[in-house]
Amino acid sequence: MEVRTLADLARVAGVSAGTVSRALAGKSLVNAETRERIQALARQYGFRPNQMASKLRSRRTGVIGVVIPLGHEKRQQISDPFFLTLLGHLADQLTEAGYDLMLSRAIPDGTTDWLERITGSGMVDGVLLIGQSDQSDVIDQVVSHYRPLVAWGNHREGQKHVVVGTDNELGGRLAAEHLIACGARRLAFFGDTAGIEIAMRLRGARAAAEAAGLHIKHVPIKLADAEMGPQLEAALADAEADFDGIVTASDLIAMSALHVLHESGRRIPGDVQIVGFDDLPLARLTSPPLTTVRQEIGQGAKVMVEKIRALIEGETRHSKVMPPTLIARDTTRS
Amino acid sequence: MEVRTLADLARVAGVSAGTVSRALAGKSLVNAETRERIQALARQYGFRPNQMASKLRSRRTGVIGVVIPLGHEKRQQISDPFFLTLLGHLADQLTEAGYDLMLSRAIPDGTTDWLERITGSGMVDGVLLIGQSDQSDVIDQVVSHYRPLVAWGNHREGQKHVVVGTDNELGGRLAAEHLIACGARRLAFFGDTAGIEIAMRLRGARAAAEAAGLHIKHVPIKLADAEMGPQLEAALADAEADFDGIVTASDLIAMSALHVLHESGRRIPGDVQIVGFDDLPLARLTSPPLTTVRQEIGQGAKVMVEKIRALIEGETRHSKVMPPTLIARDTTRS
DNA sequence: ATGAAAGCGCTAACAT
DNA sequence: ATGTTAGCGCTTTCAT
Repeated sequence: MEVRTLADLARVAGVSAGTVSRALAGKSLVNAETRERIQALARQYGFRPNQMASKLRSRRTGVIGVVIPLGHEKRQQISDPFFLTLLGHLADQLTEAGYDLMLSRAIPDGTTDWLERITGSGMVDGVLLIGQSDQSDVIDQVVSHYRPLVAWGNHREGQKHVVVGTDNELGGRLAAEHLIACGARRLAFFGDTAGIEIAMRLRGARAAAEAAGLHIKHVPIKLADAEMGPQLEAALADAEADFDGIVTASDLIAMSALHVLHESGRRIPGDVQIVGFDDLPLARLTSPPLTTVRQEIGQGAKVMVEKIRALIEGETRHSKVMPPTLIARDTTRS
Repeated sequence: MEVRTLADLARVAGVSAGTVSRALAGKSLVNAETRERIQALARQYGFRPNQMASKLRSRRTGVIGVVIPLGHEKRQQISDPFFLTLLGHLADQLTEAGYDLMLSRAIPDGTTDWLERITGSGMVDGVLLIGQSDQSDVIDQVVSHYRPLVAWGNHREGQKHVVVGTDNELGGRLAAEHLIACGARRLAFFGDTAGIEIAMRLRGARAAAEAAGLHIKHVPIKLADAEMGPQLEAALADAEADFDGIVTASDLIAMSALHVLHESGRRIPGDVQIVGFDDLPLARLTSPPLTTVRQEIGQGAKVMVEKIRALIEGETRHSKVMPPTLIARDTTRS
């Protein structure tokens, strides 16, 4: 006899479907003995309750949607290791909290559709956004009627949705100040500022430069990894581009830049100093080890999950901006 | 008036729920005009059919489960960038194929339970395993009654489940042969062989060494990234460990080893030559750029998705073993 | 081309 | 402590 449904198992056990449901859910109002018996039977027949039915009925899915907005950069592939690292940490935290994780790439289209397709599907209890791209307004619009949503990224004053992230402006400032303190004078910032996070880092770096009476040149590098090398080569080959200090928008860019600079025979940090952003585990493995601005990724993931759980429970939560720290390694002097 | 269900929208549109269902599904047997009207209405009210209900009724979920078995290494965090890279590619391919992706970490427990919890839940149409760890037998057992499952990893003769992966033994051999051809004589293999993939790489490397009348020392490095440095330092500080050629189980280990060797003042490839495994995008960015054995990750993801789709359709598929290629960069001579 | 009716497999409120 | 009943919101015959 095939046991595929609660009713089947109920028949085998000689009880009602309701009792089986309660027994399998480990509810207290069932006789301990019958509960054991039913659970044993379930194991024996390899029976597991159909989740779709359960979720439909109980109106909670136990699933959190994790969305990566591919935003401004039309890249197919999820490339930046930062996002993948954050994803890894989120997976850990969500698993620990008993949630399943449904991953979606999304390509923003100017409307709220890319997001509402997920929030409105009844498939998830809440949504975590890995990065806001340039969609802060769209997200604000969506949270006006869909509360359980938390984004990683930059916090902007007056923003409606809950954000967890780093103080990017401060991070940019720390990077530039460190470079200046280490003697750099001809500064550059490498990174595409279409995403708000990067734009704020540039702003911070620029502020630091101006405070020191210096100029910082913005070189927008698109993140399509294969083509990143050529872009950097072009930027660095430029005759006027005789930088001696580079702030980068990410460790990934910093690593690429390091590579290109090495190839062109420049010494680091002797000729050029460079500061990354993120402090990925890999940052300490470059040679020389990368000076970088650390974002607390693991901690951030933890906070995001705590907040989404609270929001799902109907509580209120606010954004959290975490201070970055400058990790001085060996791509800068001193 | 709130429109939350098909029935609501049906009332607004003055038709029956059945018609709305057909219209929204774009079925042909509904008058083109009413279809448009209903779709417009749905947009206007921001209505989206509840997926749980839809899936329950139609008995297909449109979701593929992607499982990372944390296997032999009890690590909490999904650490190796190789897995995250593969995951990124799978996300792309699945999205393209119209599937959602449900991500689960799983900690094998000696039974089939960790896997059947997912296959048996009715939540996914099929399962993709990112790595087999040491669970090949367990997986075989599960596919005896659950067909739509494809794993990334090493293929073993007589194995029941469909696997896509690299010829690891050949990869290991290529690495060692290259090292020997470049003049290395005191060989080591860095990596933990609890996972079958790594064990096969070691076997290949060993075969190449023996064919050349050489010995290769196996140094099992656990992948807990923070502690990887100390392990490597210990291994390399060992007085007898005067290696001049190292085959590593992954680019990640290679990068760490590179770092430690640099720190201890050894020249690469002058004093020690080293070969990675994977050819992650990052491999070309190390200094010197890493010689490594390339696995076709993007291609592999594509194949995995093709196979899982076919299996879901009830077709038959077999394993695919892809040949690795040695990418000679600058951590080896010549 | 559309409507009516019957579930998909489960949970929870209400009885007992 | 257990059984009975009534849906969750949708899709899909079966009629018309």
